[in-house]
Amino acid sequence: MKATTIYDVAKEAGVSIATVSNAINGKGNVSKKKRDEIFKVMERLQYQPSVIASALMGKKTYTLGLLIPDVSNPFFSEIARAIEDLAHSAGYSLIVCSTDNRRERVDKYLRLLEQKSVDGVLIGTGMENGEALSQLAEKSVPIVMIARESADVSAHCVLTDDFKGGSLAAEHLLALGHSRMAVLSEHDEVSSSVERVRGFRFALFEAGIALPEESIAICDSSIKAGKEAAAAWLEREEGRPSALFCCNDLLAIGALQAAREAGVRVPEQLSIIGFDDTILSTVTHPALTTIAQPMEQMVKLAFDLLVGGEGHGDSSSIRQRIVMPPGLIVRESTGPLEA
Amino acid sequence: MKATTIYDVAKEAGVSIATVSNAINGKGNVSKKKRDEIFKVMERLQYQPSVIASALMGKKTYTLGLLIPDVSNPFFSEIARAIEDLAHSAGYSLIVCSTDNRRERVDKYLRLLEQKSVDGVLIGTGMENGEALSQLAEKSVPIVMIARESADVSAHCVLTDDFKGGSLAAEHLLALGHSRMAVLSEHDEVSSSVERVRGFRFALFEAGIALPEESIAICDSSIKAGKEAAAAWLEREEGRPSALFCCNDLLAIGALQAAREAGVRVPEQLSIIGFDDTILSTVTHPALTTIAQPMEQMVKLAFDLLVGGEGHGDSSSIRQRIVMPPGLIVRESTGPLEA
DNA sequence: CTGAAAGCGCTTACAG
DNA sequence: CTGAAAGCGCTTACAG
Repeated sequence: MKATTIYDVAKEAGVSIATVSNAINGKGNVSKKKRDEIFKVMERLQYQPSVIASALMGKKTYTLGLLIPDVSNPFFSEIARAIEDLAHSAGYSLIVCSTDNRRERVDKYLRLLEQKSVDGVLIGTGMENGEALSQLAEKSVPIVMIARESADVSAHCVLTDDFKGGSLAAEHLLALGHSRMAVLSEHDEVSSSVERVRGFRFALFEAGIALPEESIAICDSSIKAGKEAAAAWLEREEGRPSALFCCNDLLAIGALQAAREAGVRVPEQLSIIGFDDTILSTVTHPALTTIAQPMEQMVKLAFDLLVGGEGHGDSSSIRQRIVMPPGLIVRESTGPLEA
Repeated sequence: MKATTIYDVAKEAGVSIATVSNAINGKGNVSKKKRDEIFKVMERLQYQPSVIASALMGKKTYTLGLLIPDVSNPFFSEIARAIEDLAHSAGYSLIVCSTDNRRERVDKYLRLLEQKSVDGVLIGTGMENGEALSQLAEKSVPIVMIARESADVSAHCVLTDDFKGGSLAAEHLLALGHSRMAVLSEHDEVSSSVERVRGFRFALFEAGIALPEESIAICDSSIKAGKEAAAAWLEREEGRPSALFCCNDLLAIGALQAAREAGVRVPEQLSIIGFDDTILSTVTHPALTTIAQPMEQMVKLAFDLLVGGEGHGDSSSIRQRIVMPPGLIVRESTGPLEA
């Protein structure tokens, strides 16, 4: 069955398609009588205006793109859900794009989104410095970075103060008496991870403790990778760290598992602190001490910047960089250094 | 900067737009020489054909919709990721829609997807019996149900044998010597949950054990709900169950937490079994025994039915109902009944 | 207050 | 092998 078009409605209602269009969009004064008649016909015919056709006339597509490393990673799926809800209430749909932080995927997705004329794209993935992004920006597609920083493109960004988050973690561990620490980090294209480590390191430095390069393990962002990296440290006879800072909860959970397998008690013999405060951190035993990002607020701000900002016309408005404070969530995986 | 169109390319290459279109789509023999020239120009101008315009001419939009209860629920985010990957390799993008199993959300999303002329929709959510669905089906938008059953609409469906999954759980518990059991179920609009409970019950019945209605708690699908429902049972002085079957991992985790707070040891004093085998079940301590759905395969089948099936023309092809076998994953949360 | 007409960026017969 | 023209379903000035 072919979809009913504006022509069918016009014919049934005995008016021109222009009048139907005006009635729908509340433009150019249609008499109440005709309007009611038109709406009745639309109802009867189950008429749904084609977004495709109106988009072609320069109207919006009411579709947004979201680039994240991986929807199946709880941190990002929580972000996706929050964005989806805002988008939905504003009448938009969300195309979700998992990039695995890989350049080719980022570029391919960005081009797809461009071809589909999305009204804007939210970027929460690393590897953002491809040419596809600049190309998008040139065509004045609104772009907002979320939880990530963009070096090259002049897009708004909303992010957590990752440096501060790292410091928070360090201060917590320091206060518990730890001094031999190690960190599980993500790869250095992930700007947020880099900042977290920098912040952690700086706080240690201020406390007079050096964190040598070899105490920082670079891992993929997965439980498995965290487990392997942590296991390597726990096997050591001497110089075994008493506390581990993990750049995200996945890594921290891996460390937790490594500790259990190695027979190392957490937090008595080893403190572990994560980052992101995902649902995972509430579910482990011991529950994970972690650094929380103010997710809801970040998402709200990013969304408003993306969609509300369209009113400004082109991208001439000043670039904003909004930094939100992280928070320490103390649970059970950290404790005082044993005597 | 305005986007470059097919006209710009045609002018630059000194040909008509029809020839450019033919070159791009590999139709109607364009001479190699012109084709090369055209591609060179497209490259130089960074030309990206508009999906919008070609969709209006009756071509595909290369966009698919996915309805699930909640992307931030690990089971569904894992499904979303698997589908996204298949879609992506086939050149499609995925609009993710979290419905919370609420009728209004389902209907609103379905209408949105219809207006956007998606090429198909995958439905993994309950409440599928709204009129918006039938309306979609009437307009011959391909629909495939995944991990859910549809009573009314004649869409293909790919699902786990939930009845069998419930039986598997029961048999496992029975084998361990349990006889006082209780279940945490989802609401009865969720067809998969209903089947799981039926299967569980039937296996008990075959073993000569009755499962009274009052041993089945109906919960929202969340850790919190599971925790509360489980706590209610654990508080009892007498008739406390020695084993709990939970219709999904979230509920099982809630039960785990309730047990810990009540000082009930798992699995020594209480066995708990979940469903779905999400990442969460690997992360708890004790790790969760659970029933796994063959997710990758289900997703693959559903996707092929949705997209591959388009070749058949209209929806005349016979309705398929593919049922996949679940599997028992024994971990640490179940054990023999204490003497 | 209402309608005829042009146009958005493509694709598709149909001539040549 | 190539191009002129019609048309997809809308919106938007512009007349009346």
